[in-house]
Amino acid sequence: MDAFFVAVELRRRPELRGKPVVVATGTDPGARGVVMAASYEARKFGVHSALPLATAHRRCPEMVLVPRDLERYREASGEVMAIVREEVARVEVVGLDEAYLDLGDSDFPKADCRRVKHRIRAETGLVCSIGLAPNKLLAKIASDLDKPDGFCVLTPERMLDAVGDRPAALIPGVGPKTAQRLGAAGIRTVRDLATADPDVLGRAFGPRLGAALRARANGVDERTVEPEREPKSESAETTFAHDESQVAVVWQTLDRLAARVCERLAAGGYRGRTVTVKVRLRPFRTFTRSQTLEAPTNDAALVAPLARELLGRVEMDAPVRLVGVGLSGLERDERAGADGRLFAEA
DNA sequence: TCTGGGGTCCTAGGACCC
DNA sequence: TCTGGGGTCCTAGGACCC
Repeated sequence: MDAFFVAVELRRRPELRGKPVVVATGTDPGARGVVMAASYEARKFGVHSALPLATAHRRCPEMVLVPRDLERYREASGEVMAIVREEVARVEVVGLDEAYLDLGDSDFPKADCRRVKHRIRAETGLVCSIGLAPNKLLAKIASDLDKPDGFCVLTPERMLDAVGDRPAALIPGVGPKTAQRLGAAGIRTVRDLATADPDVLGRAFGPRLGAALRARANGVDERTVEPEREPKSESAETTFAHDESQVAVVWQTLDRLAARVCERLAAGGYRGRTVTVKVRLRPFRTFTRSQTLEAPTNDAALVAPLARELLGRVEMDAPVRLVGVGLSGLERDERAGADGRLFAEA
């Protein structure tokens, strides 16, 4: 989906169309936070998602700040995905605004894509970009080549013609750190990486990652579309408006987060065996402490005290910027219904 | 510039077991 | 008395993605 959160906001506030609209945590441009979505008008000012709010404000003082409304975005995502699933049998949803569609059995994949695109726009008023390719990697790259409202077909043979001169960071999985390490080895473009000496890559990144990076730059990807993935972890975290020095406040927050995570797990019918506490101290030092239980749980009365204990294992030598609680090692809760409530006894 | 919140996957060392 | 090789689990951290 194109500028999804912003697009959902514009749908009910059309008077904001054409303006540099930014969705963020709150409405205060001086507060802590990052841009969650930016309209294409805002992007002209160099404002994009994940940008610190203060920086966004400096680059575009006239931006219209809209507080996020996750429930609304979840709902809109549901509308879109319902249409997609009506048109395509095998769909892997990746976040609220993205999905892989398996058209391997289709006789007319291009027509299928156009129909999905048209129906989404006609029935939700939202716009998407589609990449059509023989694998997920190329489809993902293609979907980004022609935004917004794009439709791009890509094959491995055409890959270097299309993106060979672009930075290697264009490839999904090559983030800032990897791009920098590649640059240190003289590898800057997708073509550089695609044609790099495997030995050089092997020495810089190890044989496994080195080979994987080179394969990606050549458009090679064996992953399949997985419609029904089981969740692996569930977590909740929060950043304080101001660094917190009061242990009591941190503990109280931890309790609330533990309760939230357990509630969500129960609602989905899951329990988790490993409890992890995350804490970020000033200025930006992040630690985690975890412990694995004998039996899986989604009981906040159990998780919260353990979370406090785990927090105590971190040397708290500075005010707290963020705390979080997570459960992993998830198992289906056989005792519970889909709504998470225990079945009533007969 | 001063960095959200929710995830996935990978690595690496140590414990432990056979 | 000194010590193999393989496997799994646990913990901590890091890179990356939406």
